[in-house]
Amino acid sequence: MKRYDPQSIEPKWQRRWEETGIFTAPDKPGTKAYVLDMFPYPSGDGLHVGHPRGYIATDAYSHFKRLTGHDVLHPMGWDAFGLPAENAAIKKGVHPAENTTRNIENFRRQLKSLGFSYDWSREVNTSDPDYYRWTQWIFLELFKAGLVYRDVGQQWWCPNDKTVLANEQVIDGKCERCGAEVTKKELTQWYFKITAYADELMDALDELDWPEPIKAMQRNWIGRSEGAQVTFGSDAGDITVYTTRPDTLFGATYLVLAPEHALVGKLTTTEQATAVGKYVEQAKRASEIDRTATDRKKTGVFTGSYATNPANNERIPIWIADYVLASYGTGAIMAVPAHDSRDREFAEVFDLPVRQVVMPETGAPVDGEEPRRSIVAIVEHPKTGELLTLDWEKGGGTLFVGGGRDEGEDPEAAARREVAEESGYTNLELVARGIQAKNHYHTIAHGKARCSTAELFHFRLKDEARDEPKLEDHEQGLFTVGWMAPAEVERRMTDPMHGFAFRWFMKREAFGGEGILVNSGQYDGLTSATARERIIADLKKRKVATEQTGYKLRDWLISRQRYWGTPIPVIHCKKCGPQPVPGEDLPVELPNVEDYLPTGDGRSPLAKVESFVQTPCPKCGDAAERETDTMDTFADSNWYFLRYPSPDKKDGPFDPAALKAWMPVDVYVGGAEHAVLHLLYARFWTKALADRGHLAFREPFLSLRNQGMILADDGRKMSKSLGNVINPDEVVEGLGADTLRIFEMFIGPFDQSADWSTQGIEGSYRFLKRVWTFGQRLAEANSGHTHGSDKVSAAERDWKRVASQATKRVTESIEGFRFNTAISALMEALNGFQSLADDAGGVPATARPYFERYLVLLTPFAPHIAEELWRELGHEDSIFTQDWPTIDRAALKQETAAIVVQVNGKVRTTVTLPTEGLTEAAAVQAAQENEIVQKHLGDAKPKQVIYVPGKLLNFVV
RNA sequence: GCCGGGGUGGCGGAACUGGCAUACGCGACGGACUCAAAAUCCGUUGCCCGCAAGGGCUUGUGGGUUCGAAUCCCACCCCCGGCACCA
Repeated sequence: MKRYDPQSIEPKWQRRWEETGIFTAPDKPGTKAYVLDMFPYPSGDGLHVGHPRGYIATDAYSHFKRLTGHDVLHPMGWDAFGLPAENAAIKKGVHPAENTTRNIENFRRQLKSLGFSYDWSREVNTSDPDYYRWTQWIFLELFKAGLVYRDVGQQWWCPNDKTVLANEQVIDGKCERCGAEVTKKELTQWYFKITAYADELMDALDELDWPEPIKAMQRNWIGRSEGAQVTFGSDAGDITVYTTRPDTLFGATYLVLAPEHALVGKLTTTEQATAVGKYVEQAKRASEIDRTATDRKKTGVFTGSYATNPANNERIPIWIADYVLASYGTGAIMAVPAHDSRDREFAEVFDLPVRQVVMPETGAPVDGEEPRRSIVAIVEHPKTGELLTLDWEKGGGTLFVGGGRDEGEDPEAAARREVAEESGYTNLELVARGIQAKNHYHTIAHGKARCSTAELFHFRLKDEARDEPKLEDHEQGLFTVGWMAPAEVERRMTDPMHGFAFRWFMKREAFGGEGILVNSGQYDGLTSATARERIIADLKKRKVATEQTGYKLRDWLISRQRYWGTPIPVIHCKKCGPQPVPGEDLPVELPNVEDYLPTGDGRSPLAKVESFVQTPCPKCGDAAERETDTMDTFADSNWYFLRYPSPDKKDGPFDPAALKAWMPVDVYVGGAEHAVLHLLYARFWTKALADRGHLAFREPFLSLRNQGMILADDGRKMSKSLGNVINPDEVVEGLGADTLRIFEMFIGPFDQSADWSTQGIEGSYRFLKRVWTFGQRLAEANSGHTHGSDKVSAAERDWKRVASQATKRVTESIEGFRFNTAISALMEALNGFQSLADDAGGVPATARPYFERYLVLLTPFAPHIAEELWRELGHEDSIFTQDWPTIDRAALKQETAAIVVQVNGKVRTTVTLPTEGLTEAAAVQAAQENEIVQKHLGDAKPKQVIYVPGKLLNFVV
């Protein structure tokens, strides 16, 4: 018997497959499947074992699709331009072009050693002029569509990489690439107007088969909010604020402007000038990180001026505070401390008034419920800080003092009366009042549906003077009165209204939810939603408000002052302004220069290349200068998937027929780290190109799957500096590509991160060795047996059942991207085959058709061993010419069914009965005859018998 | 804080739509082969009580619905990821 020797069979088949070109995608597919990996940036370090996890999955998926009759486009390419490539080259002292070429060769070699079925004839490289020519072409298309513009502004600047960064590339105030703290720099830069597509980018997400976290991240990033701009009058002129909660307008007790707001100077009174000046100066100096730290205490300063609330003509103070951002909305807000947590925090610090205008409504309204007025009183102990609580015996939980309020009774008097009646305490000091809440509930005492509108009170005990409590009859013995620490109260509080009182008075939280308006004049009693509409409508009539949608999304800044990127195809003419390079002059080639180091003066190294810069204006012909900035790398990766269907197209970026044949991408696989950058930009370009008439679809990736990271065996990220990197080359040399592929699919759920395990991969190797041995034994049984007869022996039926079971489970697992369960199904099937072989005293020749079916199931994951064993079994053709086995439902049937017998829901035993003609009556009879069942049933006659056909029987006694 | 995902043996994890929890693999223990080791093969392996037969407990915690809950509902705790004074 031959030994399993992956080192010899794997390269052999890789060569054969390449020679025969069996994985080449046709130009005119039948039923197509476009299975795409996020193409890598070819780093000098090569692959570590974490990288191929996604590639292994797409490769398995591609094979599965091919074997199920699809034409598959499964391409690979290189995201070769960009900062990391350039930085690596600088560090090594090798020109980026040369370094990149070398890295690509290494990557390609590594990928090929894993036996992937890429169609290498369609390889793309973003740093190739034949490619970036079309990146420039698309830039010009967007330019023509008015989606590209230039603007001066403060830009994020990475002092280490010496280039500007997009908002998305700044993480916690640091450069995403190198981790250096970013600063701001004023520059004129190019932008893509992605905000023009904000709504579509947001709405179309609903239809995509993408992981929920990724969709959530994109929604969050776009950050759409419906609201209104409202104008407040002031001595220094109108102040417009943006709010999403116009229903809380009556609760606005002050305005806040960002320190950078244009009106700050005008609004500041002479008395406040020094304080304001100092604050504004301070805000300017504070770094962005300090300013946006949320755990920081609120700071601010009063301007001395007042504004008029257009809703109620109230005069309210105008403050300046850095918690308001100049860059969002209008740079000014109306502060509603009762209903916004940040405003409430600020109001607590500066002792500004807090006015409730929305009361929470909890519980569900019921027809015929009894309306009621009531009170809730929190009584605080002055020494211990504990709160007076009523602990209700029967499921009432812990409550504060609460009770009804008589017709015409003053709420505060009612509250004091209830405290005295229920606890006996009489000497209370009022801390706060004037807060309301509404609750629909069922009374514990009489079980009636009630709707209670409560006034909430916060008292402090003045002394311990105490009368005898005067409980009503129905309250007797139902609760105990006591003192409880606030933290304990919070944990045990179950009633929503009492909980609200606690959060409002004790935790000093704002109520940010929706509810019913109070303290809002004519709008009292309306719901938040209705009030919003009415208030806006009324203010619109008076021309002091307009509806406004806000977005967090900003336009995409694409200029980079670096060498290694796609040159921006624009010529600056003194007379004609910036002119697009005419299409026939593309590509604007990146000159091959010696000095490509970033300059740090805000200009790209290309500015030093006279021959590149000097060029005539395409419009007037006068001497002009080329744009010297290059494009952000994300521009390159924005459309590469459009190039694969027609990679050699000379007169355009893509061939419409090829796109029609292959696009959109059916399955796209990559890391979750591209949730907002690449995936959002690529969607944007697709939509923009569709609007220019170039594409017939508006979403590039119908279905997206994320692979989880593979961590080192210590649970940390693999990194060179930690010395815990596992190189796939070593694994391939030692155990083989098939073992690596099997292990990475088996290691855990595909989208979750997993720890590498040297012992774990041994298990995968052992599995393949057992497959090998089984195949060899079968080959030795040397049978001419083919499965053609209708008569299947009893033993054969078992073989068939195992194969069918595996087919079902592997098929369903692959379809659901649950590769770990696909592998375990393959392992179980092999175990099943083996025990059948043990029963038969060796691998019988009759096993052949079933094992061959099994090999096809194994092919997507371990193609080399499957192909080799296929050959060993005497086949001349490739296993890839086979059809995926169909799921044979009939063959799945067992001849006997083990029925679980429960007594009162507890499993007691199983009874085994023939499946054929199995009825409930037969099952019940068999169970009742069973000794163990009899023991547990005793003499009792079952009240009820639950029967789940063929599975379970439950006697309820 | 907000949004999203999750919590199951010693470990990675499985369990379709509520129906035998712990599949598959790793590890551990015992055995066969061997002078010995490796490799391979066979067996055991959730926890507790018990010599055993057997019994009890168990899917983060507490409660609920159900004949029956890892799965559904309510409340809470913890972990991971993203966003974060975005009004």
